Amino acid sequence: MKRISIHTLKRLPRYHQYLLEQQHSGVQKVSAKQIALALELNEVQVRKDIQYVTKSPGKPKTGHITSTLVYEIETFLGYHQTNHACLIGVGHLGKALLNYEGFLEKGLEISVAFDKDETKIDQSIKQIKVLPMSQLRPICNRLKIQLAIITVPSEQAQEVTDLLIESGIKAIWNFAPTTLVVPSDVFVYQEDLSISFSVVSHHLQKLVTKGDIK
Amino acid sequence: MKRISIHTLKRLPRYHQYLLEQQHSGVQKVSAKQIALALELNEVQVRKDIQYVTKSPGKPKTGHITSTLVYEIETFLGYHQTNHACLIGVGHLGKALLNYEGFLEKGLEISVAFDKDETKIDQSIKQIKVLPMSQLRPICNRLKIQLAIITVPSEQAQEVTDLLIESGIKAIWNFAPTTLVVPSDVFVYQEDLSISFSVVSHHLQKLVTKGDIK
DNA sequence: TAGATTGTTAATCGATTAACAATC
DNA sequence: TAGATTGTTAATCGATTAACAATC
Repeated sequence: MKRISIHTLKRLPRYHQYLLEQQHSGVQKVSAKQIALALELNEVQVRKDIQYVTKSPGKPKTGHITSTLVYEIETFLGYHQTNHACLIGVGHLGKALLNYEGFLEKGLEISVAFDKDETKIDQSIKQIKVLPMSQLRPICNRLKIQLAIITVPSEQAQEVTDLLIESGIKAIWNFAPTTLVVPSDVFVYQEDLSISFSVVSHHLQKLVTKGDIK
Repeated sequence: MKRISIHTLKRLPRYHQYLLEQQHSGVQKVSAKQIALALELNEVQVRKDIQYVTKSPGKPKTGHITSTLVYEIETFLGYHQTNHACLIGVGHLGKALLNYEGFLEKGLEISVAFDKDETKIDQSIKQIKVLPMSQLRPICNRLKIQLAIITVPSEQAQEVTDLLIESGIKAIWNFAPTTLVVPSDVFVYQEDLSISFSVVSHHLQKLVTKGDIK
């Protein structure tokens, strides 16, 4: 099977979200056209994306069974198995993520947090213990944690990453605005809020120079 | 001039970050090759991206002047003019953004926050006042705010958006995991942490099914 | 049956990469 | 000068969209 593109992968959660809404409103069948219309996408694109994840084909004239499609997307994205993660860096952003309710239903459970600031140690946030950095390796090993979320300042991100790799982590969700150096078998997803803002900023910049804004 | 692609736009802040680091280490000249190597990108791609933003061409054999390039990227991305923004929804994520130091040097100043929870009103976070929703329209008008950051729960996001549009907002940075309906002259940047996580999750899912992880 | 929707094959579009000539 | 690096033109690659045949 052809390798899925990152574009398709990022659209699937949007389909999922839309389908859930529909399901809750009692809509039992849904067509690619409907989805495309709601999310402002191309109809054929939606169909192709759906064909990646589903074994049960849609029926001409009726479309897809909402619940089946929801379930298949969830399975494909891995929502049905729980990923235990650790979070490093209990600052404001770290705390926000620890408090975020929506992750559980997507299969993300943050099991433990680490921080080098001693005043934060042994606090609990939403039942999640904050431990000292010295515990990272043994705890990750014992709990067989594969995923780490990095919310430390940029300067410390690489250092933390090295420690994580030693501890057997296989995937990193990095919120620090810096490029991490990792071995090829470790997956890094770079979440960079300042990169996102730059896109917004450039757009506003254009408005100003065009005189679009008074 | 050809319209810049979102891909280029998202790479520029990474160049900027790398160039700043180099500048601070006293590196005065930098080549596209160097940047490409450091950020694991294609050399020609870096060169093309740079050509979008710079008027002063690089010199063969020496490359680009670090400081000039930094400055030109900043100008292009709009870091040199301050964008005043309002933030709606002072939950954990909202607070994290209000506390984030890095935005100022990218030209983002969150001037005011709003929340419908009365217990949060009149608090100040980093000198930023939290006001009731009823103040949104008059304040945005008076301060001529063009940018809004939405950190309310999904269910409230569209309602808030409608109010923002009435208040003259021209760009929205949306952290709620829902597709907003807006007029065509309003720019929406969708920041969706659960979409990001889905990419990570699917990757872990693959590892498991491949038996890559013991 | 007619029409809506499906899945597939082909065409288009845009971004990345390769090849190359120009120049400091 | 030779070689590194530039910018540009052409080739490749991949994603999106259009056209169409199949089917409920």
